[in-house]
Amino acid sequence: MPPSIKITREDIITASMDLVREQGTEGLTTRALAKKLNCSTQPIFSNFPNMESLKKIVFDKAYELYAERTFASMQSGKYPPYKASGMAYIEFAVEEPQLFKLLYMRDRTGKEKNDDTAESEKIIAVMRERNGLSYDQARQLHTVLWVLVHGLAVMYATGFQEYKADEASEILTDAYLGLLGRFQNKEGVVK
Amino acid sequence: MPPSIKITREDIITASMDLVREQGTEGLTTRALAKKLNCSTQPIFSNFPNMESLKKIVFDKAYELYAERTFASMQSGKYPPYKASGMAYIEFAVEEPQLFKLLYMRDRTGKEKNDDTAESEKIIAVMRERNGLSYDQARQLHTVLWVLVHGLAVMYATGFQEYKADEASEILTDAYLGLLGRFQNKEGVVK
DNA sequence: TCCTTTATATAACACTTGTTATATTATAGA
DNA sequence: TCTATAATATAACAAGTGTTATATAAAGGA
Repeated sequence: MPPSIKITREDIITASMDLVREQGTEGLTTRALAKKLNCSTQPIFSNFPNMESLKKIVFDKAYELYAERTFASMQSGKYPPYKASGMAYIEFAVEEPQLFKLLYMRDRTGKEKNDDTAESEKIIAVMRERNGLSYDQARQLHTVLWVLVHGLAVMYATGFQEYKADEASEILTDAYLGLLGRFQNKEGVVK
Repeated sequence: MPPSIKITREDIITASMDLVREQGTEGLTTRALAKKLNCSTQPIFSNFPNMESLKKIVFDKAYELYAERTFASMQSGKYPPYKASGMAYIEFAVEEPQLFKLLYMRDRTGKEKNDDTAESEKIIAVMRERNGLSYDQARQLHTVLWVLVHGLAVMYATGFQEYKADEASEILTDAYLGLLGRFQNKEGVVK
């Protein structure tokens, strides 16, 4: 019989997540991981074929975490559902900046573009109906808000701006209502 | 007398810029640089004390390039000056994605935050006067537009969205006019 | 008690990085 | 023509990476 297991697969994944949180993807190395686990590098390679596969798992775990947060935010009732999803994105960037970078600031040239067109179409449809907008107007509204959310999230994740809970919310509201007004009342402001 | 100089300081800087453009900051290594210059790694170290100092110069050069583009864009008259600066930022992200990442997607936690508060105040003042806004309204308008510009730029630089010249311009215009309408006509759209 | 099994540790490998010590070698002045 | 100079080239170093070969050792069954 072999000695009992000291380092589990889950231990390694947990330590990897912590390491990425603390130092970013770059910090996830065999030696650093072993040090955090108080063991040699060997258990890593008996649990995973190579570092790349472990990194993929960390990536998936990060996305899972983000999805959970979004779900929780939409359930909480703190914001209306659409806004809740945007705020969850922003708060994820604030509280898990390294995981946010991993998921949403990576290079995607030549990769899949918008994976959530179906989801977008649903949102656009709801917007149209609720506010009496044309398809293009609703799509534009959705795009602007999504760009704002993404822009804010990146700013916070990189420390370019300091996060203030109300600021983000207010920006989104102002933009939403402003655009809505513009679309619903074409002759509003000409200048 | 020594042999004549084959590799100049400028050669090295130029090759470094090309390397960063092609492969990002990570790609700027001694060997890769030597290969591009068709020489050994030695000329690098007789022109620069170490790689870090060369990287600093590349960083400054990238900013210089960005500043030139902004200036040119504002001179061109293609857009009004304020919008021109935003579009220049976006176009820089599109055409020099790696340089954009170096300048504006790096980590700034614990670093200087907004270096251009003076510039911002000037813009806000002009906005107030021209559109009859309160200070807070003008600041908010400026913030929203800046976040939009940054968000779009990051999306294009990472390949998250494909750049369409009109799209960015339209988004900015809609947001600008929408917010302006909201601020100038408080009771515009309530719901 | 001993033996088989295998989780872990140790040590080494091949490779990449920045940097430096040493060797070449081209050039103009003597 | 020879020589001092310094710009390059070659080669090596130390440190860090992923990965693997070998050694150690713990734990239950024989």
